[in-house]
Amino acid sequence: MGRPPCCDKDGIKKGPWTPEEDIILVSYIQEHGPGNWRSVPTNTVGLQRCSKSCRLRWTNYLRPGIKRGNFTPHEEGMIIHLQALLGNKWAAIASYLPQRTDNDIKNYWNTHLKKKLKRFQSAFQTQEPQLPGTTSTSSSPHYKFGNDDNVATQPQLTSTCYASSTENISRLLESWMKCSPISNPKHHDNDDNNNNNTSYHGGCVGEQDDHFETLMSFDNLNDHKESMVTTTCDSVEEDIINEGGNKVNENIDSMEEDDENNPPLTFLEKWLLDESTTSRQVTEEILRLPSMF
DNA sequence: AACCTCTTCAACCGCTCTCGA
DNA sequence: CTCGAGAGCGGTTGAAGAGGT
Repeated sequence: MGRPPCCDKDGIKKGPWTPEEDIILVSYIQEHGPGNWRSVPTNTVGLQRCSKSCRLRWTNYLRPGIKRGNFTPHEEGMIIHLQALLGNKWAAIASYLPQRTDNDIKNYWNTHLKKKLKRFQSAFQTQEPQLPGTTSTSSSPHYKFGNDDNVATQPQLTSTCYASSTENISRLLESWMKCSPISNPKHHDNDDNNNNNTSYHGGCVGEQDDHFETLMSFDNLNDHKESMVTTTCDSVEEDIINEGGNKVNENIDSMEEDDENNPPLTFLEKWLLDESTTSRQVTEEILRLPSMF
């Protein structure tokens, strides 16, 4: 039924990765570096995966510096705002949250934020009378919503637990990161910063694995993380405007500006995190948003 | 306890983009 | 300029677990 799979060959394994496969892949990348994915299946023994699967596994799960689960309020705000600005350009959005993968952000958006925003929109539309000089369409935030009708449940933040062999993988990664400068996947172009700081954060495999977290932590990480996470929306918007709406994944330095200008997102974040906020506050704050929203 | 429904997210798929020959 | 291979992206799927009846 449907389209033939890209790797529909005998001997090509699909489905969830095992810890053993992870170790093989990490070992290979430790030796050769990420990239040239085509050669990964042929040059590894016991890894019966297609190149795409290997790349995906690495970029979304095994790559050092990935933070999983427990999105912070700032991260949520960033995602919401960037999604409103960029649409479903998950890779572009992920470039502003280097610790998060595009897949993770996409999933989080689809399972949590979209529902939250829909509740937000409902509250906004049902409780707030029209303000003078506005229309319902012009005053509403231009967030896009899916057709989800089941929005009653409160989202839960869960961290993904992982199979047993993460310590082995972490050791491999640890030694690799100690010996070689990282070359990260291309779509996180701003990781040039990371290369300088060697600032990666662990936690790739869930909260339970404190050992992994410890192994993968580096001193400068938190500074870098803070600078990314507290990036103001204004600076992001400037990027987008300056670059004519093209993918905006460069110039991280410019993102380290102050966040004291009371960006328009602040209130939305507040509302999303504290749904007891009154709809009037929501309305007033949304109306102050720049026209491009 | 058993069954059903819903939610989550890792992984897959096909399309598009990029780049070298 | 054209073509092909490889890489990247965004949409979608489905297994597994949680929660409800």
